[in-house]
Amino acid sequence: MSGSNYKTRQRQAILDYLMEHKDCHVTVGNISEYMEQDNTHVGVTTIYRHLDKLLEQGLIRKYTVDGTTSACFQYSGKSEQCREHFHMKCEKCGRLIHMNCTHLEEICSHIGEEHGFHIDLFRTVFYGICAECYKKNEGRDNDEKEDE
Amino acid sequence: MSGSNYKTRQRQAILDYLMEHKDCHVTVGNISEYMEQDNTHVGVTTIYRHLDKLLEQGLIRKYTVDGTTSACFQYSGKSEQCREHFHMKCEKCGRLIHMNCTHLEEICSHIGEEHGFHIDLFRTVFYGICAECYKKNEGRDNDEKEDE
DNA sequence: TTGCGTGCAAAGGTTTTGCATGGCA
DNA sequence: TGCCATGCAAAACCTTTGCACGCAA
Repeated sequence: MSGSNYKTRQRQAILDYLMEHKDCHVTVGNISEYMEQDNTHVGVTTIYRHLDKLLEQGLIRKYTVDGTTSACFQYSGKSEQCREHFHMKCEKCGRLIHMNCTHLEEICSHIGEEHGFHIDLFRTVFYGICAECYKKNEGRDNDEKEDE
Repeated sequence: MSGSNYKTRQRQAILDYLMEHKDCHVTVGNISEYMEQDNTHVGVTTIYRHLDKLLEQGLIRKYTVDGTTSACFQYSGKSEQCREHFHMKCEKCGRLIHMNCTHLEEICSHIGEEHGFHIDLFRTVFYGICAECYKKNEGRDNDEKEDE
C-alpha cells in the first residue's frame, strides 16, 4: 500500500497547507484555490490522490459538514494517540478539539461494557459549540431559535 | 417556510418508506429503486425535495457513511426527545440506536461545565460496532486488520 | 532508467434548477 | 381556480479514471 512517497513539490505544498490549517477543515476546493493564488498550481486530481493516501496513513481526517456537499479534510497528526481520545468539532468556528479527559475515557468503557457498543474513536466526533463561540454568541441572536 | 404539506401520493410513499426503514439509513437511490419495484414511481427530484423538507422539520437525519458517496437518510421521528439522548450508529448493520442512559447524560453536562463545549445532541453520533455485530464478527475475519 | 507522480480531459455519480404540467385544497 | 407538487431534461458539482508525459530516486 502507498508505501512510496516521492518528495515532490505538490506533495509538500498540500501537506504544508493542511498543517497550516490544522485547526479547521478544508475542502479540495480550498486547497486548489489557495494554490492558484499562490501561483503554485496543483491539479485537483493530485490533491485527491494525496488526500486519499494521507487518509490511509491516518494523518488526516475526513468529514462531511452540514450544508456542504464536498468532503472536508483536516490534519490530525500521527494518529495513534487520537485513537485514544474523543474529538469535538465546533460548528461555528470549525475548530477540532482533541479532548483529553479521563472522565471521557470512561464513556468508552461504559458504553462498551453496559451497552455492548464498541465505539470507533477515530470516526466519532462530538458536534457542538466550543466555549469561545458560545460566549461570543450568548444572548445575541435568538435568530437561530431554540425551538419552543 | 415549507409550511404547506399537500397530501400527495408521493409524499405519503416516501414517508411510509422512511418509517418502515427507521432502523437503518437509506439513500435516495434506495427509495427510488424501491418505488420502481413497487410500481409506485416517484421522481428523484421529488424525493430530494421531500427529504429536504423533512430534514428542515427535524423528522429525519442525514448522514454520510464512510465509503458511500451519496447521502444517507434515516427517520428519527418528532425529534424533541432525540435532542435529549445520544445516538450510536453501527457501521456494520447501519442500525441507529437511541441511547437512553442517565450516565451518558451526565457526560453531556460534564463536557458543558468542565470543558465549556456545548454538544449538539441532534447532530452528534457515536460510530462503532453494535453488540450483535460485534459478537457475530468475533474471531472471524482478521481480514480487516486491526492495524499493527 | 525505472516507476511513481502529475495533470488534462473525459467519465461517472449525486444533487440542484428550470419549466411545463398535474393535482390538492 | 390558485398554488403547490411533480417529473423530465439539463445543468452544476464533486470525485474518479485513463493516459501520456514529467520527474524523483
